[in-house]
Amino acid sequence: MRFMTSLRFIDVVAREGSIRKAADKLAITSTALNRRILQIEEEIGQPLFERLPGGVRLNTAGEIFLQHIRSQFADLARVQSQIADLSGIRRGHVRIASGADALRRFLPEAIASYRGAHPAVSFDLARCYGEEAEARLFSLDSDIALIFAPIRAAHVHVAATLRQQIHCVMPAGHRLAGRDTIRIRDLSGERVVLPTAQSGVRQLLDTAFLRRSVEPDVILESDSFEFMQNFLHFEPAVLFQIPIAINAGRAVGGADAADFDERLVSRPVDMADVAAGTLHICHLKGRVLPVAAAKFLDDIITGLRGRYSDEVDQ
Amino acid sequence: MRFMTSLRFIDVVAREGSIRKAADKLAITSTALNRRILQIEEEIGQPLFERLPGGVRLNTAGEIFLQHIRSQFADLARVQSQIADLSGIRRGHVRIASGADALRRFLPEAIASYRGAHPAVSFDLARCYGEEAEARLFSLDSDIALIFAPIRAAHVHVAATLRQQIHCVMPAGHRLAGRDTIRIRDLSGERVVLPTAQSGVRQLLDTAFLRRSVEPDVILESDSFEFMQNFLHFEPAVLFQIPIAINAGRAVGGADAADFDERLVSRPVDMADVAAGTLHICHLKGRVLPVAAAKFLDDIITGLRGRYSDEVDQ
DNA sequence: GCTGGTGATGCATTTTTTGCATCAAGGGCT
DNA sequence: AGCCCTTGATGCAAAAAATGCATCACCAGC
Repeated sequence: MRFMTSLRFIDVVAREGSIRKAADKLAITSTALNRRILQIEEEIGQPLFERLPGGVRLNTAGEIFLQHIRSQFADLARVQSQIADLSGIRRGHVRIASGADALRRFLPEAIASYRGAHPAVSFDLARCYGEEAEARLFSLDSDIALIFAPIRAAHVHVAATLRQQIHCVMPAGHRLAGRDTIRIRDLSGERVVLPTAQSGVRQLLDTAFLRRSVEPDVILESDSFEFMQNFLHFEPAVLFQIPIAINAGRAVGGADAADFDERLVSRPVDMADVAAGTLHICHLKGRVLPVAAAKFLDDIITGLRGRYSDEVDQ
Repeated sequence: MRFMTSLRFIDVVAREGSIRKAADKLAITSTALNRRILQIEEEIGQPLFERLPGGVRLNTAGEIFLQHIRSQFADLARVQSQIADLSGIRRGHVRIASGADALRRFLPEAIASYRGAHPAVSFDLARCYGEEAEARLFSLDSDIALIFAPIRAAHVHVAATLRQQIHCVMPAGHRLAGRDTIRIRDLSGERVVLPTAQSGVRQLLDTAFLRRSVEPDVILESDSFEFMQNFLHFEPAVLFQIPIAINAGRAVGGADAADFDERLVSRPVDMADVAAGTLHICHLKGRVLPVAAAKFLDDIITGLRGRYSDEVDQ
């Protein structure tokens, strides 16, 4: 889009904090970039950047304008998607921000299934945690966010929620593997592997341990479920996940969980100890999503409703 | 705004229905304009116009895209207004669509008062009727509409309403001038002057005449209240208006109505005969208005609330 | 005071846009 | 049917705009 070039440049300069760095990234000279920015500032009638010795920074006017630029780009993407839809083929690009939970099993299957129906739609997945995901929605870097944590910002619209009970995952021979449900006090002194402090699972667990005054033996912390799960094959310990991270959408722990590691078992934590967390499926409030993103959002919500009928709301 | 030029061109071509006519209006050659349009169509990947022997017409994709363009312009105006506000002076441009009622007394006073506080804000007033006003909001040609008629479209947000009883205006010596209120049956065979069929006042009257089976002697129809009012000095008749069209905001018909023609009197129609109509003060749903427009909207609503406290809602 | 970074600016070059002349196509009119 | 007028599209040269190079001025940290 030729007519958007100058605006895209401003976005890059704002992100890089330096005209020269941005010029490198954009494969033009700093001269040309500098002049484009000066020209736009002149047209606006006010400077958009503060000139600092080490580069540039947006001033208040610049921040307002950048927000406008980003919303223009997002809206343009929506329009293009909508126009492409007219010719029958659905084109487009869907940008998702997701926590580590949903991107393990659920999203790969969901995206592959959607692409099966609409091969001209491409995806972009950014893995991030609650607050960051909300920020990505706001800066229009992502269209859809799947957040397993409370929603903080008012500008986020929650299209659906999925209640998920935390499960313990452990080797099949673990002493707790026989239980139907796990109580928090069972984990006292037990070797556990915890997700990173930013994750919603961890926050629920921390609360539960504190409330029950239980101190497990934390031998490992990681932000990678895959790593932690594989680790269990070498040292027996208890790891925590939510169902959606274990199986794409099927009931958890049963024999039908074919894609779940067979040498591991998963058991729910007793609801009396840890409240079920909530996976929020959201987008920016007031924004009209591109066709591709809107339909994908519909798809995953109906998909989840089919599998977890009771736990899906809104 | 240099970077919006091509987009503005598309808007003009769509309105003119011809590249050559649009080129004349834009003071460039049709060649240049034609190429700009071809270029954008290429970037979009699809034609936006159908080429007809007599000119061009938007196709579906073009309509979607044009709507996007207009919303970009409206949002840019909002951003500029907001940025200008940062430097203390409120700049901006407020575009109002209003029926003939509100533009007589109320709007001139309201706009003058607002400009007294913010001289850098300019105004644009388009006189139009209900449906047309709604269309102007939708095409983003107007920011605010004052409509004395029911709201039809779902995309219109009503910020406030003002109930207004229809009044009869007549020469001071008229045989009905002595009444406190006028009944519809009093008008049977009476010489009356009616507003144009599109106006909200007329629609209420038509209903009332029909329901009461009253047939007045319609000697004149016009869409200009000013003309009709002056006409009464030459031939006695009854004319219909709502209070806001008679006085800027004061109570109607009393001695305090200094700006109302002294040789005329106004008397309310009995509420049993004609229900009070509603003046809707609205803007496009989901749209963030420019600072200037938003504040002006606030001002007129609070202004009306101060004068017609009981009849203002929302 | 030196060094390494920043953004701004004058001038020549390249790229893009514009305008003129012209073409091809379709509808309305005689 | 045939003419006429208007429409959008296109080749080519001129005008305008954007770009790149070299350089300046500025500031922070050492």
